[in-house]
Amino acid sequence: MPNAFVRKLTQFAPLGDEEISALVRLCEPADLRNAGDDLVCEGDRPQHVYLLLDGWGYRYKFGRDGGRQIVAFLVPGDLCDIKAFLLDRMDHSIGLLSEARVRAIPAIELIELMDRFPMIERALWWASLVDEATLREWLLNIGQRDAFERIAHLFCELWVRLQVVGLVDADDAFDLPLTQEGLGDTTGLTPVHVNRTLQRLRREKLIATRRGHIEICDPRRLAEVSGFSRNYLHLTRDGPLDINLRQRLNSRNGPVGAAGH
Amino acid sequence: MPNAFVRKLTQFAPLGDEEISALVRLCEPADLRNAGDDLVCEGDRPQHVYLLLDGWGYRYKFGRDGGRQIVAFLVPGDLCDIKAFLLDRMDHSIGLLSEARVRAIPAIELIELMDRFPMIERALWWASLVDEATLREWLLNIGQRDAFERIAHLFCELWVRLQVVGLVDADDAFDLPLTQEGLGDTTGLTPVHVNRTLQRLRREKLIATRRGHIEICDPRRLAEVSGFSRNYLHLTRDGPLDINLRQRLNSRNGPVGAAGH
DNA sequence: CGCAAGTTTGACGCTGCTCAATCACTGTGG
DNA sequence: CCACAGTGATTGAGCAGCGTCAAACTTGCG
Repeated sequence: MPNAFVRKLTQFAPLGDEEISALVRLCEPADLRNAGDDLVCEGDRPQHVYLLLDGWGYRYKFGRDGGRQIVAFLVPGDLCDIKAFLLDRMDHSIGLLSEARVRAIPAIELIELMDRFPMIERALWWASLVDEATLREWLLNIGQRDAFERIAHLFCELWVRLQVVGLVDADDAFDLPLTQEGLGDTTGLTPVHVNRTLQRLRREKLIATRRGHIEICDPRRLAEVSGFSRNYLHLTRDGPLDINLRQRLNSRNGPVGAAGH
Repeated sequence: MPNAFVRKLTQFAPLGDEEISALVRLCEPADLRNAGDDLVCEGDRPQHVYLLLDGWGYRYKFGRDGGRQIVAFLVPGDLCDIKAFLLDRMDHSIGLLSEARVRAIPAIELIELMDRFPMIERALWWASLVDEATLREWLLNIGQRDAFERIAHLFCELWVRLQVVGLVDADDAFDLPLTQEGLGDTTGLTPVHVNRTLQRLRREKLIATRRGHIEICDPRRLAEVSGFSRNYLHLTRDGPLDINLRQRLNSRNGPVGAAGH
């Protein structure tokens, strides 16, 4: 119900009404972008900080011989690079996987907000540290795990991240606007091998897929086989979400918890 | 010859005498640690920010089945996690590859320094952004390149980073206190395959190795074969210091915010 | 209906892994 | 000064996970 941005940040710091309404105001004015558009390109000198309100984005780089590597996903509520305007130029690009609602925040506006609300500043830094931790976990994922584990691990991560912003339904299903080629560019595998690995994940009743949509049939076992642990997402505030998640793991009919107090 | 920390930071922002001497003071008191020691362990709640003055460190994580992934190297002049004390617990560990001189900086001290010297703050953030960009490049490295390119790329990066702090000699050689197993844990390869790949790099006259020591025989070609570009290290003070940024940074300490001192 | 994008399948081969043995170096103690 | 042990480097043989190529199939959409 509250927007994804607020939901996410309340995971990271306790925010009062005044802070929340400041965050809500920060989301305006948003505009609509098309799937496939780039928000930022490698080499740009970024002027804005982008806040994704709706839809999916992804960070990517190209290798010399044309291989694309996806280095992060952006889901609703994610903010790109609080501090990117400090650097000279972007070393990677940010694109959109789906139609998206995006708010381009002028850097100065964000800085003022953080100066005025220390708790918001804290939450934003926290989120930024989680992004970095996620990069490290992805490195572990690609470096140490085989295809089956890699893809399973990725799905676990997305499942948790989307739960935080309320985008996972009661059947543990969510939208995933990603082709098998995109999955391959994320995990360092070829589309063909991704296909075969997905088949195995389905055969073992861990997931079910429809077009642009995935259902996590057995979250616990999926986490087990992939060595997934939520630690690196740093959601460990003894907040309500944690409890909800735990409940969901035990009995699979619990309602999707809201993040409020 | 200034210390490595100062050398590195002056790459990122123009620092005056007062700022430099503040940085030099920050390096005291340092203490000596042994190779193999851990500075920080996964699960710790870090109290200090560590500054590496001499020797090599590395960040690493373990997978469920015991595989170790090295996710970053720390070389002299590198500072760990300006903002780590914000998070609840470490999601990875930091160890030492060699005997090292380390300064454990209390978080408060660093914060005060950054408040007092905006240019230092700027340089530290810049360095932190470079660390993150490096993670992305490593992901590209492991995800898209084969063994030969991966290792070549890693050597290119280290060559550049060590040059910045004056640790590469006239023959393009430098100390590399890393076993082939360590190289494997960095690149997602087995020690055996690392060995064979190193042989090929030597055979093609790209590098030469002695014990704990490496010489880059042909830097240009090594960069070529691995697709290395130094962009992501953001050493380009070419278009830097743009006036906008200076203004933004100044306005931050100015009378704008209610939360400043 | 027909095209385009994405998914699926099959055959085949290579990169990189496994297991296991041997070799080289360095520091230690007799 | 040499025997020895420990760590790391090197080598070999066999194998499998994943890549490559190419074709067929399925779905969405104008």
